[in-house]
Amino acid sequence: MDAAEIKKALEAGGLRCTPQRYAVMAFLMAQNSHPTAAEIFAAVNRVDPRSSRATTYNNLRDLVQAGLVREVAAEGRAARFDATGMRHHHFICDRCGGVEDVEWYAVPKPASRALGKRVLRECELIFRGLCAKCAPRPASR
Amino acid sequence: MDAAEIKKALEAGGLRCTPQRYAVMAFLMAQNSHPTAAEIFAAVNRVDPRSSRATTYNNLRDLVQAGLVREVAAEGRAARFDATGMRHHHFICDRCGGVEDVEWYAVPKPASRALGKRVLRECELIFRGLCAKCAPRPASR
DNA sequence: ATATCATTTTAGATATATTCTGAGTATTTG
DNA sequence: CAAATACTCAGAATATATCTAAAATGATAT
Repeated sequence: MDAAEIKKALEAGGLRCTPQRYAVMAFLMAQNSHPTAAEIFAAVNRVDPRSSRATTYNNLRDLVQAGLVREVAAEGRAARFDATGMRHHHFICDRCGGVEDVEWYAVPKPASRALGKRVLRECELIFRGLCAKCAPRPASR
Repeated sequence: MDAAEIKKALEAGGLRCTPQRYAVMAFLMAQNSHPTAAEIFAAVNRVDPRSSRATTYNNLRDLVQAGLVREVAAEGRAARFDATGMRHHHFICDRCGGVEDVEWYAVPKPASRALGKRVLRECELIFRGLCAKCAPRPASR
């Protein structure tokens, strides 16, 4: 996705393409990790120090609402984000807490009985265990 | 699980069965929702006001480490907990943020190629959408 | 282009969640 | 019992996220 496409995607979501918003989106798309809001804030301001914390949070919220960004379900304290687009599951390391992507594959849906009146939008797998870095050594944190 | 079993489970995890720790564990087991640390703190102190916040957090950490309690991966601000034991998946409401259980069913594991050197311990599904309460009305938050 | 209006940004204050500190208490061990 | 260890406590400190009110920006209609 290039600049023009980002702009279109933003506007399709009913959002103006402001420099601050664009910067957040572009950073997330360039990233294959899952930055926290604080990291995004820092990264955006490193390039062109022009976004306040509130704006970063506002834009993240707006982008999530517009479906362009996903808030990753990780139980650590700080929320983590990634640009939607490529679907993937998530692997969370028991030891270091790192979040990594796992190649997407389809997952069977639950019995409609189990869902009841709920309306299902998407489902995602969370794997837990030890990441490649933490796996070999059984050691301390 | 009755009192004696809780005591055993705690000790098997290398933890003493203190009144505060027991209270946290017993409360979580009696619960089929997913309380936040603040709710657990309040509940424990409602019965017998004897646990400080720090102790509640410490005990939750210890219980998670011992594998008796699970920290639910929900992206809201406050961490949520449940007693392990019955396996289940989780449904998170887009609108109200509520976390509900979905009946457990086995999920296919990823290709070992996709996992690489990682060591898999467990995997869990996260469903997103609208809960029964939020589903009918398309309205505001 | 000028007025108007909604959207967005900002700095800092505030709210919320979690962890830390250092001292005290209980429990186990030798 | 004495000593070591585990645990708890209240409150302070930190981390994370949201709110506020004013100013800036961009869009739309004259």
